[in-house]
Amino acid sequence: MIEPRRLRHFAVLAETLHFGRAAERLGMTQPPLSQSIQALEAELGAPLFQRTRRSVALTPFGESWLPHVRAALAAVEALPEAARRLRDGEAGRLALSFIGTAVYSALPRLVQAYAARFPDVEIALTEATSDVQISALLAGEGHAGLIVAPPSGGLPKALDYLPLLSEPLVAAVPEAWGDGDRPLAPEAAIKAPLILFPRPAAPAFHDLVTGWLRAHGGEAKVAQEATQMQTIVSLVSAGLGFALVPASLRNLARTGARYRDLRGAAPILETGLVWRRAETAPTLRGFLEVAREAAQPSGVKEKLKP
Amino acid sequence: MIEPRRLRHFAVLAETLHFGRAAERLGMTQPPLSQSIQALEAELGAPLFQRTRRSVALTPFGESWLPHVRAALAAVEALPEAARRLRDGEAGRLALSFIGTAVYSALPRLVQAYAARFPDVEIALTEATSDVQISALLAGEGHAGLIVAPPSGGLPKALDYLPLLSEPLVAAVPEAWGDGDRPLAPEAAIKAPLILFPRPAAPAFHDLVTGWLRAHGGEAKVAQEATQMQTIVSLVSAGLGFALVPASLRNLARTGARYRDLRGAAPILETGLVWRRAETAPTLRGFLEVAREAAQPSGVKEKLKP
DNA sequence: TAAAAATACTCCATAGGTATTTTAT
DNA sequence: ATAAAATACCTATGGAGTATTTTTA
Repeated sequence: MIEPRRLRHFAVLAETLHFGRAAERLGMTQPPLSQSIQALEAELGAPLFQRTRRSVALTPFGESWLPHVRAALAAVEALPEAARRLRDGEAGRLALSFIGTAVYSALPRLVQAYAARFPDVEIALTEATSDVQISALLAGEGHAGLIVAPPSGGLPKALDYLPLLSEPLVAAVPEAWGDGDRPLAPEAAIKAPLILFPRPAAPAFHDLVTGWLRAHGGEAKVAQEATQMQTIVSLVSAGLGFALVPASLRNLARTGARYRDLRGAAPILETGLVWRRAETAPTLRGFLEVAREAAQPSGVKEKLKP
Repeated sequence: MIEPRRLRHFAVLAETLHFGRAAERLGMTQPPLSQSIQALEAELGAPLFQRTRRSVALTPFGESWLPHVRAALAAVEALPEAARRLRDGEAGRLALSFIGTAVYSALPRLVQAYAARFPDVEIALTEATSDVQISALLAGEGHAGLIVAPPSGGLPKALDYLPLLSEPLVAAVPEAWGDGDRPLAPEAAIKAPLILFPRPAAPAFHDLVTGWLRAHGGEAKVAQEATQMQTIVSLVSAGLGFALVPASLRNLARTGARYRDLRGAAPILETGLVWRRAETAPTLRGFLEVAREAAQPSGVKEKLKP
């Protein structure tokens, strides 16, 4: 293998075309440079320079090899800086999973803030339910995930958790119901047909909704199931029933559907970030920094922007 | 600068994930490999591998740096082979100039034969008159040129010459002349309007044509000048006059034009190759080999294929 | 004669070797 | 107890230095 030191000797001499000055630029003296070039020429089996005692010129062979050498040198010389950026999380890849309910709130917020500070990191996004994300993380897949708040102490020891955003649920009701934007009374909600995620697709969210209804003495009358927030709102606007959705869904306007606060104590949906406590990926460290800034308590109930 | 030896250590260890086996594959023993990796990690400021006494694994940082290292190593390792190919004329660039009359004979022949044997050499073609080519070569530009045979001893000492192809001139006459394909008598040619290159554009060829007419006691009646063989034949087919053209032009069929041998001794157009005797470009050496094979005397009057 | 590359030699930094220790399973 | 990496120490190759010679414009 040709040592890059040799290659630099060649590249610099090819620029200066003067052994003395090239040696100076290389921080060495002339004789070892002469020897180095000679050794290189011997190894390649052809002269790279034509020496005429008073001048040095590239041979056509040397001329044609030079761009190859420059490219290889550039690649090698770029390695330390590339390593530094990867080490400091300024470049690389971040694999982030998220629950569907985060699409209009925590996810865009976080991703925008992170991409702004680490523009050269490739972000790989995957939608999944909270428990699927947790299993994946335990299996060593992905770097972090946005999940519904786990029951306290309900997370495996290997994972760490950061609450990011708490938002009340609001009701999405068909416009045909009338009553304008007045808060929806629990008693009215109990009697109405409900549109909801199937429980396996989002157990924590499902339990949050049915728990609230039960707390007001009713049982969920599930008229329709759907696995996408957008679909649920569409079904509401079609008049098939009402739904309880995160307040951030107000950003998803749909003719025929209307968002109304819940009267009394609304259920709170907490979205947070999980990751392997022991994970050493540098991109994750940078992401956690951004996430901790985004998780300021003051921001908990602030108006959300998509 | 990081030595590529180190990089190879890293790359191989990243594959085997076992210091002992990696050292073996690298033709060294385990301890210096350990030290080498440690030195690399110290230089980068972060661990590349996670050692757990019973197993070695890449850290996320190491994992993300690896492709960069592989690319740089590949570039460096490809250099000797690239040099060999450039040195042996198997790759690189060949700058070839040619006269217009070679377009249907010597040029395609040579270029095809050369490209077949040296498919990775980029051929740069430039059309120019013989004297322009000679000046360019003397100025160090280009590698070789196809020119009209120079008067014997008429070439500068610095240049070398190889006759490639001798072909008789034939007459291109308007179909309207009748007389079918019968040879054209000099006496008839003398009286007819002639279409010819302007002398500055092709002095040697011009003199060949006018010399032949003069040898038969006539002077050229130039009805029209044109600088492209194709244009000349077009003008012939338009009935503006006749032209004397290299026999290889028979390959350029044009309705309204007809090619007829010349009666008696036809002027012979010799096309040959010039190059700087001292030129060391490896691609030229390969090209000259091919040219010498293509210049077999047996081929002088053989039927030409475009 | 002078400028510049080549040659001759000397030295030392470091890559790699051998021997041994440490550590986790 | 054993496999595997780390540590300690030694050796020698070769890259770079100094001094000098060669060469040609």
